[in-house]
Amino acid sequence: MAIDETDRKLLAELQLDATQSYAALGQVVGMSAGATHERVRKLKAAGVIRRTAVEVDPAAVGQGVLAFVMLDADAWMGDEPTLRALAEIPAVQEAHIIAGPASVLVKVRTATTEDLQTTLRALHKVDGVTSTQTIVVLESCFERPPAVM
Amino acid sequence: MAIDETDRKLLAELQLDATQSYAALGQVVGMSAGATHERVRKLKAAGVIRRTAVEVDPAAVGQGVLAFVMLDADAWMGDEPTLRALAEIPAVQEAHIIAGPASVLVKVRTATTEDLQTTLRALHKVDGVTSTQTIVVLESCFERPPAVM
DNA sequence: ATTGAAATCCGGCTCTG
DNA sequence: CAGAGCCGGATTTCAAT
Repeated sequence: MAIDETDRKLLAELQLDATQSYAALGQVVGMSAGATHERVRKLKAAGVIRRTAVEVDPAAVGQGVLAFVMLDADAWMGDEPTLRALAEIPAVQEAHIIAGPASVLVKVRTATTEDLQTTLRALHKVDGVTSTQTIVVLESCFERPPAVM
Repeated sequence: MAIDETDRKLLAELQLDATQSYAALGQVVGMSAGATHERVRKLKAAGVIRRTAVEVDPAAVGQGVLAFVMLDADAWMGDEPTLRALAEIPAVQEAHIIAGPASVLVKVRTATTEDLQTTLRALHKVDGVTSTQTIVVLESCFERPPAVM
């Protein structure tokens, strides 16, 4: 889909606050509410907007500990069963196949460091994983939406 | 704030789809639309729900390249000026102070690997940064909302 | 339950290819 | 001439109290 400057502005606004009315959104880009609605509808239909969701404070829901774990493997980990095994660990929020020394990088959130340990044990049990290297986050300085270019 | 089982269900639903009506949400937790509305209002007021935003496909807006960069520093990087310098680099989406060999871990999204290189150059120029170690993501297997516990 | 606002739908207009 | 995009109003649904 072709994204123009108006779409970018809409996306930037909607990443900050998706609750505002189409009339207010229209103000920002200088269009009517109806036309704005149509733009956003198309962005959703095209998959540019994947979904609209609330952003929850992790600490408030028992996820105060954040860590990144690099997984080394003795085989290719990009296959379905392996990824499903990772997805079945609830603490695992993201999984990325990476270039470089390790094979997979996962982002993990838990309530306590003890739960983190439990998660690491679970990661070790995943087929193909030979070792893990954990980076514990002391403080998240900021997490923000992608700058729409 | 105290979060009960009903709140958790609401949060889980709203993380998947924040566009549904309070009537539909109420169905899930077995409550009236009005009562559901009140619950969600309190969750927002308490900061458990930080905001509601659209989730944009990074590749669709010229952010197809994802990398994690670990920054080594010769001084403490947790100060305001340093963090502001990081925040001013648009490609930097997240910054975390970490335990372990490096000081800071940043998540970076760019359109091309060439832009990634530009970003790395910018990171090197940040005060206190002595070296960087980059992990390029070949494929993101999944990125999902935190499992509300 | 009631009020007010906002999303959604529709017909007509304009500009462009 | 055909198509797409935008506007403005009418309708209905939903949020808010």
